[in-house]
Amino acid sequence: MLASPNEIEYFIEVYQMRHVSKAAIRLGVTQPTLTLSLQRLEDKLGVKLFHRTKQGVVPTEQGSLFYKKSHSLLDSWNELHHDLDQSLDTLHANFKVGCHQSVGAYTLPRFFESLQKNAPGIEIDLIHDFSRKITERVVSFEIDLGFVVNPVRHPDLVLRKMGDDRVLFWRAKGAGSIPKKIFADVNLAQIQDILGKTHAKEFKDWKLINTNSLELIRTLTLAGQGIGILPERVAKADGADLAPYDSKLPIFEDKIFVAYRKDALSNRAGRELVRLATFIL
Amino acid sequence: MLASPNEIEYFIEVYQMRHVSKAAIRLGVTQPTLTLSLQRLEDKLGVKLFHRTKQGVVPTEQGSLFYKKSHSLLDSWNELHHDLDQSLDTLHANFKVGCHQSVGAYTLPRFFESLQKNAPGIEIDLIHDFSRKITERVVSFEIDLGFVVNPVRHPDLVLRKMGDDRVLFWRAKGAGSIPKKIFADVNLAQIQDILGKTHAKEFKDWKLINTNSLELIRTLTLAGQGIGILPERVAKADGADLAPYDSKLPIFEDKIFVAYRKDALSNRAGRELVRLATFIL
DNA sequence: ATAATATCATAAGTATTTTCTATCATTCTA
DNA sequence: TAGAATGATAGAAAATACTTATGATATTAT
Repeated sequence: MLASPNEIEYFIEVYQMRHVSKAAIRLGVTQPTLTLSLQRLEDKLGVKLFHRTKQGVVPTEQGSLFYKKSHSLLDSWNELHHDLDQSLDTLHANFKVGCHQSVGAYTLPRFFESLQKNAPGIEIDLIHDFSRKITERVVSFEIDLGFVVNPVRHPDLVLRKMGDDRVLFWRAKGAGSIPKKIFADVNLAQIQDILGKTHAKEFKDWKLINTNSLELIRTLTLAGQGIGILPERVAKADGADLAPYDSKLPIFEDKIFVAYRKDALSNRAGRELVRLATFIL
Repeated sequence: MLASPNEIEYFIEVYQMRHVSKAAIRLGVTQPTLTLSLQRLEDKLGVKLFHRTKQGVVPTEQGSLFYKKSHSLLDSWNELHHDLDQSLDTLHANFKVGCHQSVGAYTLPRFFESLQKNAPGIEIDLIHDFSRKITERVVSFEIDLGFVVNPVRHPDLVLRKMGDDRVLFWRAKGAGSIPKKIFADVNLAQIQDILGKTHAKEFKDWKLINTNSLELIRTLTLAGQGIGILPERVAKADGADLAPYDSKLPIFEDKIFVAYRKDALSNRAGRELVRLATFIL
């Protein structure tokens, strides 16, 4: 049986005061409480800690040794306590932020810029996945904050709308005749939606080329190698010379949200992270 | 306020198991006990240590931080009790400890080593029997503490899981053709299970040779005299050159527990015995 | 001397803390 | 959609700690 925290605390006070009764007064307990507590402690340790006299108590050799040890225990406890408090309220933190690449393409640059300026102590680990997966991983505490598209509601989640975007067909502005190819990431829900709505006959003898790199789609489309399905913000980024391919073709409306758990990010750094993430567009 | 060693031990188990209820089983307490203990600990520290979900608990950043330091904290707590005065260590007692030989083969060496170091005053009488019998004899106060395999629950028993093992067929690694003999202790429940699952035709003209000495089985198998049914820890002990005979043959999963009566071992020496027995693997 | 005062120890009753039983609400699984 | 598994909560029981009252003995003041 190990010593209890109270027994240690009481012992230390008695050791320093050299009197059971005076220590009792300082500790706000009665003298028998301390006498019994010391007896219990000595019993547990199997050693006498004090010689009792009518002029107070005198530590034995073992008592002095125990004092040294118990004091360092108390010190490391206080240190631990202090570390925990620090970690609660520090702007030096490391968060896991998740988003799909396509979302990251137009949120992350400004997000990092804003972080750098307003909270340079906050560090970010990026995690990429489909928006639906990102949302799930936020729910399961795996990711702290996510930039997600058209998320489904969840009772534990806070969803803050950041902005809109539109996913549609693009072509190079100056290009003459364009090869009959479509570049797209067919794993995205939005792309599926668009392809589903598009009547097959319109693109009967076109080739669908799949890639999960939006950057590549953009480059190939800009080069006039075909048409690409892209979010508007990606297509228009850096003043790229892309134009909608055909205004009659379907368009998918994207709503972009910041997602995080209700019970997470509640410390100072977390709140700052949320604030900066929410107001970047 | 200083946390109690109990609270820290409870926390560590919950942290490692990621489930309050599963940790409770391992610790031999009820789930509400652990829930309340964690709440107390969080109150004392002033931080949340876990996120609670229906799939278990997830450590917070502070929880992980606390975990890292908790071991050294517990260590220095134990350190308080040691080396105060070796010569005066009055922790002497005599306990009956029971286990099957096969379990003893890999638990007892480290158990005695730990006893020698931490409680040299405790003396042990060993009793060997089948695990089921050991368990019964613990219930009937005949044995103080048992190392047992796959025990059945009993209301008066505390069962603390120590580790796992697997019982399967082994052969000598370098051996060429092996005589068609199987060495096994057919009185063991695990062996019965394995032999039952093994289709007879696979070993149609093999000879089954019964012995209750696992050491003998191991020696004969190593000598290439046949194949042996052994627990993995026995087969692999001392770097023996044994390999599984055939990966398609059945395997029996052993769970090893420390078993003792709820109402026994409640004095200091007894609690020390339990503590040392539980943490040797 | 002797009464007053201070020391720690002990006994018995009380209070607090910890644990258990029973039950709930929620979520995942078959 | 029923059943199993999760953690939370309430109330009773058990274990532990504390207080009051008192004792025994040494020191100090009168």
